[in-house]
Order: sequence, then structure tokens, then C-alpha cells
Amino acid sequence: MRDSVEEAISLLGYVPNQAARSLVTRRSGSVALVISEPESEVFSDPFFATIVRGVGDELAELDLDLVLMMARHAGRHDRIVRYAHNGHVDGVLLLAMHGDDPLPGLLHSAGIPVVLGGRPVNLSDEWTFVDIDNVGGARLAVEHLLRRGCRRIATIAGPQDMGSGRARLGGYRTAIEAAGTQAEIIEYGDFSQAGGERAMRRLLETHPDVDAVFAASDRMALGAMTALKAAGRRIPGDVAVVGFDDSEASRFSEPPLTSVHQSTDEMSRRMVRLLQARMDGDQARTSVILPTHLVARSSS
Amino acid sequence: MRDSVEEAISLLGYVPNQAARSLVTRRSGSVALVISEPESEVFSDPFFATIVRGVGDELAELDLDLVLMMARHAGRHDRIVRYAHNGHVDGVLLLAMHGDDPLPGLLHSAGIPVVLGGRPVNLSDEWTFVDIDNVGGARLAVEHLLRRGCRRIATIAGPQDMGSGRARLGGYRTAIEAAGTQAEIIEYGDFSQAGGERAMRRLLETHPDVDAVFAASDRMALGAMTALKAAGRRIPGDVAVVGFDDSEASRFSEPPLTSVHQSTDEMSRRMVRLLQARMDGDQARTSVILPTHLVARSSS
DNA sequence: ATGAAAGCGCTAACAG
DNA sequence: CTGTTAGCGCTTTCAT
Repeated sequence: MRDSVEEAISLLGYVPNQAARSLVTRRSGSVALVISEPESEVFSDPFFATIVRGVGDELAELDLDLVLMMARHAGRHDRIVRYAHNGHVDGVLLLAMHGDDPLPGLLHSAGIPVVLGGRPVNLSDEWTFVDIDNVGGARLAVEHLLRRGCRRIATIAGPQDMGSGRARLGGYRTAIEAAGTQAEIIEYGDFSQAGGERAMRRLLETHPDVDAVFAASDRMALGAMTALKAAGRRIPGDVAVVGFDDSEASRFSEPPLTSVHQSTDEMSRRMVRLLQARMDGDQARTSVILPTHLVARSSS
Repeated sequence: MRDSVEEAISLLGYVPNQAARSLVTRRSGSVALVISEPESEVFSDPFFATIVRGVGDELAELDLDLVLMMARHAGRHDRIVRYAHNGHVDGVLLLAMHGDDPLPGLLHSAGIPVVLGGRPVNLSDEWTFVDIDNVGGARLAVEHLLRRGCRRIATIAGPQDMGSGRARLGGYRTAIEAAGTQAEIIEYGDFSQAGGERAMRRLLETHPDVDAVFAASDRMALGAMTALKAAGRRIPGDVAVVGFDDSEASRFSEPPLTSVHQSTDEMSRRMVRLLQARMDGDQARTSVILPTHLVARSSS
């Protein structure tokens, strides 16, 4: 009897109507991952690929669907808020927030569970976020350079409207000040390889005597090394980098290079777990900061 | 009176319930863009970035939301079919189909409007697709090399389980045969830069006398040039490439290079338009093949 | 245990 | 043109 029904189901290709189900359960069974960057940026930063994969896997395990949205410009914000508010998704993961991004506020006041990836610059008490220890990571890298005897360590800092950019610069500053052996040398980039290249060129011009560079992202470090090679220059110390996932480490084939590693998979996992808690009604603010660790390669 | 209602709406933050609306209208207001590649691939090929942006813009104009899904492995197929079948989306755009991908069949038999980006290898009559003229583009490129006097033109072909890979190899073969001046020289890559590099190295080993290379993708061309430079080799003729969007052209800064351009934006536009037609009940099979054009740079 | 019925929030069709 | 109502396909509650 049950079998004959099952048979009919597959015969007619019956599938429960999600809209009807949502109407009564008030759940959609999907979660949005919103990245506050233009497509070109999203698709050129390997960090996002790893996060998307990780989050997708975690959600699949909970039988939740992943909806990926990119918020290139503010015009898209309305769409996204509407989409979430409509009941299309049960929660939102927000990545790569910039300074005064209104998105988390809008979503929050619409009563939608939100978890941020990366501590935002203007941290409001209500937010739940997952971040890696950017300050600590940067400090680790710079302290390593100091220990190696470098006394003219420059940094290629990231955008200062982003939490990670600020934190990494903060870590550099703390380490430099604590050492008391030199003044800060700072150039800014936008986390991209091209930005790192430009910053390195400026650095070589304004401070030709730098003996080490701390880059605030893997792609900027790559750019810095390209610029050094193109200029036929070597710096006696090292290029160090943070913001660097294990899986990407292989791109840096040639030493000298010291890097600070983070686990992007762990970040995905935590974000999903926190979101799930929020969706289950847990209102506790329980943000997480993940540790980083230094991987130093010996200079050739 | 109306005003007081509007006021109450914004006061209470009322938003129409999409589930209830869908239940009666049988429309969800969103469209899925499914890419049959793992995240790492999707996020490293600039082609996808451009398509996603283009499709997103086109859909926004029609007031439709874009849901991006990546089908890394077959395990994800069920999820995607279920997601679409559930009524979550009104239609599906499928990108980067591989040989025997069951996805279009599954979706089609579930009665979901589907438009393919790129002519699939096993083309069934029911499919609607948008493609660029890969055969013509490849022919164009190879004919150009022949016209320049090259007589040992190799190709770095793409994966043969993909329509574009096969078509571009087909165009190369047609041109070489028609000229009757040489035999085919073929190495295969996977459309990636690393694949192009490996293929070029094999080529230099097995056919050290090649005087031109036709690469079946921009990234493989980039890889080929890297391999050539690393080997300290120059080929007298040219490296030509297809599958190359205008916006990416700038990456190829150094001649000699001839490229065949396509308009990715136009492709996005057509895909969305065709899908819209299908969603409006138009059952006509009206696939589109977009023209390509050659851009030759003079050798330095 | 199994079965009947109410109702989720909206749209569309129909009356007034 | 405005107002009322049936019903979309489920889940959950309540009665049998």
C-alpha cells in the first residue's frame, strides 16, 4: 500500500512544493552568502573560492541550500535585503564588509539571522562574526622579521575601510613600536596583486633601503615579489605575508618568504555553525577569533 | 487614506511573503545560474566572472534574482535538481557543460525552462543554447597564422568532453587540412594556465620546430607564453588564441599575439533573453551562435 | 494509531 | 471600480 504510493510518486515525478511548505513552516531551507565585492574581485581572490566551497559543504551537511550573491554596489543592497526579507533564505552570511556597509544593519533590523565573516570596522554589539587573528598574525610576521635582524621593515597595508586591513596594519605598528628600532614605513594597496606591485614600486623609490616587507595579503606579497624581480632588486631580509590559506601556500614557490597561515575551512565551518545557532533562536553574541600560525622558510 | 496604509507598512516593516505569493502565482522571481565546475575552477576563470556579472545585470533589469550554484561533482546534481524542481527558481541557466552531464536532461524532464551557455557535446534537439562561433573563431586564427607564412602550426586544444574544446580543435583541423601545407600537431590542456604551460613544454620537446601555436583558451595561451619565456625560446610565428573576452585582452601585454574576441556580455544578454522566452512558455528551439572577430597585433 | 480540518499569506476571479 | 472569497499545497493540531 505504501509502496504503491511511492511508486506513483516517482511515476508522476511528484516533488513537495517548497512554497507551500515554507508558508507554513516559515523556513526556506536555504542560506545566502553575500560578498560585498564586485564580481571581478570575487572571482580573482582565491580566498572566496575556498570559503564558498567550505560553506557549501557545511550547509549541504545540514541539508541547507547555498545561495551566492555579490553586492557589487549599493544598488544591489535593496535586492539582497528584499530577497532575504521575503523569506527566500533563513539566514545570511556576510563576507568582505567595507567600512560603513549598511547591509548588516538592514538585515539585522529586518530580523534576519546574520553572521559576518571578518570583524567589521564599525563593530556594533549585536553582530556575530568569525574572524582570524589578524592583529596577532601580523605581529607574528613582523616579530619574525625583527628577530632575523631586519631594521627597515616596511609594510604594504590593505584597505583601511576593512577590518582585516586595519587589523594587520595595527599588528605591524604594535610590533614595530615595541621593538623601538625603526620608524614605520607604510604603503597602501587594495589586497590585489597589481596593488601590491604598485606599492612595492613606490616603496623602492621612497625607501630604497628597506630590508624586509610585510604584505597584508598573499596577493600583495606576490605582487611585491614580482615588482622586486622586475626591478632586479633583492631585499636582504624577507617578504612576509598574512592572510594566507594553507591551500594557496604552494603559489609561493620561491623563498625567502615567511607566511602566516589561517584555516579558511575552519572559518567556513564556524560561520555556518554560528548561523545555525542564530537561526535556532540563539541570541547570544558569540563571535569567534581563530588563531593564525607562522610558517617561516629559510632564506636560500 | 492610502498614505496611512503606506505609513503603517513602513512602520511595521511589512514585506509581502514570497512563499505565499509563489504558492498562488507559481513563480518565484528568481533564476539559477549553474556552473558545472568545482569552485576552484569557477573562481579562477575570468570568463565566469564576466558572465555572472552580465547575467546578474540582465536579470536585475527584469526584476529577477540570480542564484548562483556550482556543481562540483555529481553529488550536487540532486541538490540542484531538487532546488529547481521545488519551485525555488523559474528557470535555469547552465554553463560549462561537460560531455555526458545529466543535469540538462534532469531539469528538462522536470519541466524546468533551461538555457545552455555553450553548445553541449551531445546536443539533443530539445536544448536551447547560446554559443559563440568556436569553429569559425579557431579557423580565423589559424588562417591568420597560415597567411603569415607559418608552416608548423601546433594547437593546444581544450578538453574534448566540452563543446568549446571540440569545436576549437575542429576549426584548427579544418584550416590545416584546407591549407594542405602541414600535418596536425596537437597537445591537450584543460583550459587552465598551468595546463597550457605543460602542453607547451611537451610541444617544445616533441616538436621543437613549431613556428606558431594556436591555443584554445586565453589562459592556456598565457601559460604557453610563460613556458616559452621560461625555456628561453621564441617561436618565429605567433601565438594565437580564442575564447577571449574584450575585457581580458589587456592581460596580453606583449606581442606577438593574435586573438579572437567574443562578447561575453552579449552572451549573457542572449541567454537571459532566451530563458525569459522559455519561461513565458515559448517552446521554440531558438539557439543562437554569436560571431567572433580576429584582432591581430603586429609582431615586434 | 489514522483521518479530518484549519490555516499559513497571498492572488485572482467574481460580485456588488 | 472597490470588496469579498475561494483556494494555491502543504503542516499541524485536534478528534476519532
